Amino acid sequence: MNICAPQHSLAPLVHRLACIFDLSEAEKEAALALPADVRKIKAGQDLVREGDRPSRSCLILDGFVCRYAITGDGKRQILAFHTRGDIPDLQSLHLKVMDHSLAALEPSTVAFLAHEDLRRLITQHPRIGDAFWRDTLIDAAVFREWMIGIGRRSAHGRIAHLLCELFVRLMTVGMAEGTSFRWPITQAEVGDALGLSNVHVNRVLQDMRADGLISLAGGLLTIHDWPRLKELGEFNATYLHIRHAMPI
Amino acid sequence: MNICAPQHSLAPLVHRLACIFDLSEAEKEAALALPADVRKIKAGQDLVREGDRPSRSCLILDGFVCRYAITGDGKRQILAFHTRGDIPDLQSLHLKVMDHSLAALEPSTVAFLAHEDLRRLITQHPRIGDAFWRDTLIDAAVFREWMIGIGRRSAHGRIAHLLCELFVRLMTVGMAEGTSFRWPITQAEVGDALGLSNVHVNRVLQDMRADGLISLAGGLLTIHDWPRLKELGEFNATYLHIRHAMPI
DNA sequence: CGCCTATTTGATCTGATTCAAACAATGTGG
DNA sequence: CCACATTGTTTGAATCAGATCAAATAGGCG
Repeated sequence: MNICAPQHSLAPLVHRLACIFDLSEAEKEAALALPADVRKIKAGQDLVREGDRPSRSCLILDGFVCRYAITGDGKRQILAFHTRGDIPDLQSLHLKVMDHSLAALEPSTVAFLAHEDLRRLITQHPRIGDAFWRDTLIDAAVFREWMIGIGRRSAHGRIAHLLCELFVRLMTVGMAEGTSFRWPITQAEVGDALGLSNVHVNRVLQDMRADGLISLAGGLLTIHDWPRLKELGEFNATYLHIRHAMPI
Repeated sequence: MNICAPQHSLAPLVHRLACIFDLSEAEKEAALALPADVRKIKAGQDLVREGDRPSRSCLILDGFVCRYAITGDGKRQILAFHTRGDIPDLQSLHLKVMDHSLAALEPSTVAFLAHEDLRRLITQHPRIGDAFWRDTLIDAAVFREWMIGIGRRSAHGRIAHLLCELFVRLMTVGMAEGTSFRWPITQAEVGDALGLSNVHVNRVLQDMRADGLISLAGGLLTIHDWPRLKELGEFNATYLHIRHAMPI
């Protein structure tokens, strides 16, 4: 039984997996046939919370979500941004207790996939299991890259790197138009992601605009000078482990 | 064919997996029977380098190793510390190109496990595959926790957290005696791991000694006030996802 | 012993934070 | 369709945690 409305197929999942793993047609069909409970999520709403023991994982069909943790003194660290095709809490399939939370940054569409069904799919199609494993490994690679940024790069470098990463990832899922993409992330959220204050994020973004690197207005971000932005952020897409060469 | 010398059984691997996953006796035996090429590694030597496409992974039998990356301007970011029972580059089973390097921090003993053999083991014993997957997910959870530290905690908090984490992890593999454990990590390495300068690490460690939290001399670190150190580092071991409750 | 590496100390500097307040945009209900 | 509330952005000034630079000790080891 697939309770997913027809206009909300799991195509984004298959598209994402195909970006990182070579799936057969039979495997793609099996993935598409996963039962899914599709829901609209309001901005700011938590999908999963630290301490939860979820019995299903969230596939993002549309929108933006983030994973975050709150420190003892109430500061928020955003751990990752996710969008179409991502399953940010796929890990809960093997780690029972959530060690961080998941929230929507804007109104989003999410398909909930029961662990039970995912396990059955993996058993019947071990290569889909490999693809999922690979996906979680790439997730970890992104964490490592952010660690390098937060630990060793300047504020300008960190922000440039984040912009580059999001651009490449959004492009692979068809959410970029040319070098522009929707930007529903506030400056405070960028700060919480990169270990910076919102004030400083603001100043750096203004520098970048003044330098002609980017423009950002009305929720749309445009990259005007990709080579220079890439250099500033020391961005190299290898760690995203995308199978096909980027057109940029 | 097991070319591993008898005194170097793969017991640390089974012990580690048993810490995080419930394995049957048959599965444990199968893991122990993995062919392994055991080598002594000199301090400072790289085991794997960024850009490599390894055909085997490294199981640490004894010693300390770290994963690290070098930024464009030559700074080093240490991404993780690993010791007995860890397979720091298990990910290379599914991610062909290494996006960071792996080096020994002190003379270490390492068993190289061919991907081919690992894959065969996983196919024959899918639950061992699940255990490995779980291990890589915990690896990612550790990265996330470090991100929180680097992004949002003070230098004192970060260092306290690192000490707590290493203590718990070393304890689970029998490398701690009471609240003491061997500490072959230089202050510069701590700095590279936590995004701090060696000078500042030194000052913080001195504060901690003066406060009676720890002592550190002759490569031995002793925790004198676990509750206070834990509080200072906001340490909560949940993210390590260890199956059995800690005796502390 | 002498070399090399690690730790320690002091002085100075700076990127980024914090605090505070103005300003712009966006949405909501009457 | 406007008034108001809310949330996000921008600006300025003061401050600070931690970096950097430089040089002195202290270990460890062949």
